[in-house]
Amino acid sequence: MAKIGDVARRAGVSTATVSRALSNPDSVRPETRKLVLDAVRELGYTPNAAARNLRAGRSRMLLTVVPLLSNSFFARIVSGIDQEASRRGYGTIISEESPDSVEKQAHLLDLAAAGLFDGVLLLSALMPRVGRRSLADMGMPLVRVCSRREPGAGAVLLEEREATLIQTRHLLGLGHRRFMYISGGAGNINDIPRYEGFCEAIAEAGLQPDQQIRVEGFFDFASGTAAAHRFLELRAEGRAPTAIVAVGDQMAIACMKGIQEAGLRIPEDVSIVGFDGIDFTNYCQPTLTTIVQPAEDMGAAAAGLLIDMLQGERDPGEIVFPATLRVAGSTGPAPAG
Amino acid sequence: MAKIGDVARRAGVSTATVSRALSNPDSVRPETRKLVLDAVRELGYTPNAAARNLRAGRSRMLLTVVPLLSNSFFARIVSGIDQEASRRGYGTIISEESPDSVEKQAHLLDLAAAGLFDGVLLLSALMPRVGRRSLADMGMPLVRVCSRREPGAGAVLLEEREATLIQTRHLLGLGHRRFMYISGGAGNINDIPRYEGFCEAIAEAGLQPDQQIRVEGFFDFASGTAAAHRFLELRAEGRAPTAIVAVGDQMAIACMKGIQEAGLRIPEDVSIVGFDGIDFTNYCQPTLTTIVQPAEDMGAAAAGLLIDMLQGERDPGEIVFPATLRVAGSTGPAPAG
DNA sequence: TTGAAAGCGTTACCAC
DNA sequence: GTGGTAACGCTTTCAA
Repeated sequence: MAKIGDVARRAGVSTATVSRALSNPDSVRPETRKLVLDAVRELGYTPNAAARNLRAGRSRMLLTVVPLLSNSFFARIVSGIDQEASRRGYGTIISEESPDSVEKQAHLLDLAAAGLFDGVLLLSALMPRVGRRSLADMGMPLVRVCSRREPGAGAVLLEEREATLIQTRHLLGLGHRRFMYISGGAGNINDIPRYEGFCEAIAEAGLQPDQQIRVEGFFDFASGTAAAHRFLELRAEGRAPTAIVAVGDQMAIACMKGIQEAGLRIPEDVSIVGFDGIDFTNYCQPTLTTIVQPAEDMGAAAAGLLIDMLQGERDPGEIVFPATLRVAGSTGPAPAG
Repeated sequence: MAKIGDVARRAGVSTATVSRALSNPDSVRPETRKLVLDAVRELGYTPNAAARNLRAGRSRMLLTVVPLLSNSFFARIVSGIDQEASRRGYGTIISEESPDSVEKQAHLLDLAAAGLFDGVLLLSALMPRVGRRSLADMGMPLVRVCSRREPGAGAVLLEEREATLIQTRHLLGLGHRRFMYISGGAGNINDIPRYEGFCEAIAEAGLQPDQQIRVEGFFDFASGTAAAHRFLELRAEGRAPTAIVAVGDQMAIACMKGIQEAGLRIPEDVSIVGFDGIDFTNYCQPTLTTIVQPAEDMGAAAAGLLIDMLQGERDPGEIVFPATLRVAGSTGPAPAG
């Protein structure tokens, strides 16, 4: 592997000049520059990252912590991050969250302390932590995606409250008056504004938010199945809702399936809206009306914000994306009666 | 940030001793070790990665190149890789493939030349390359996952041929005699053994492989929709198959949907089998009979193999996983007539 | 068993 | 505009 000294020798200049010619081309004479660049090309020279990082005190690497990679919503965010980071000369280290594995979190903190990455993108509200040490405490520049903003950190958010407001208004507009809300978990940070939006829409229509049914979910298929069971119980008792608001597509899709298996039709008997806009919403039966989050864009924006922060060009700010409703086959007029 | 010198001073020993106490504990006296470890703890010391990498000439980082992260099959492999890598003290750098972006591939080669990672996991048959330079040429240790083995590289594979053999036999056993095969693209490296398996099963049953219909796909939803259209055309001509073998779940699911929208029932009118075993196969309507690939396990095995190779403990070998068929609702007896 | 010191490859400061 | 050189933080050889 060619080193800077080899290039210098070949170009007949000093290592200092090679370094300058590469990192700040305007600071050397055009002829010298050409000499250096030719030598670089001929030798296929690339500066050693470790040496450069050691000297510069930074790594041009970002860490992305993701709750669950197999959830395609998160995967799409990561995709956007990778794209933007790569475009701006940064690499992306990835780590799947593991709230239960102290070992893995410790490994992460070690990597941070070791200076392996310059900043962190957190795709959840959790904070990698071991004992009282956490990434934030270490002064690591941080951008959260799709969760709460915290002091000193950047954030990329969706208009969460607006989103459920739109979802619910859509159903109200179709004449629905009895609702089931499948949450993202009582403690979930995103669920707070989402539930607010839901309640606000309900109240607008002159209904009582606390008389609607709320079921706790965790964004996974199983939660949707469980919600379907609850729905069927309610139906047996003669007090089933006619519309379901789910704050995650996977929950919505599993719920649809559970309901259909009991012989009910969607949207004739029940309407349901999802949240996220994953690809499968277009390929389930019926297609799912859902809130579309521009996942790739949000990822790219987050990476861009973080890199700006690292380069001192931007203070940790907040970027908010609008929520849009994509109306599809799973919602229809409330059944008569 | 505490450095090794700070620890040495605090422990009253030399930096050399600190280094030894940490990397090779048995080489220092127990009392000394305790002294050092206490100092480390008190100062919250972590060795600087750049300095260590520079000295050691390696980075304890792996690069994973993935074709499409939003495909949950790939995402699950990455998840397995991350898990195993992290367990063994390695970090994972991720990069989404971009055959068309020379820039991104160049960036990747630069990172490699810069020594940012010690080895590469390739989740596709493509090889990052710019002109005549490629990762393989640079002598980068390599493990391919789910694609062809190449000289000098390791590989983690599924019994591809066996997989389609099982798929197709299952349908033959249900009485089907006319098939449509949705491929992964004529040039796709995995499609070759898969199509062989299909043909072999067909031939076993005394049928003509070349009289079955083959449709080219690219593992995405759109391919499945296109295949459905083709199916409906054939049906209009009165020569529709009764069973469909798709070598990807997304294609299978989109195809099911296209067929159902034309008013046909699955599996009563047509049976269909998928390939991969993504979560959605359990939540589509009907559930999809499919080949289950143990994606997380394959990812973990690949990372393990690569790390063994890096540590000189294993030659680049081949690990083959068995394919299993998960029978679900999308396959049934061939329609009479 | 421990310490001193060289060296990993780069960058940036200070002279010229 | 360019070259010499110290320094980044660590590991490892060589001596003691």
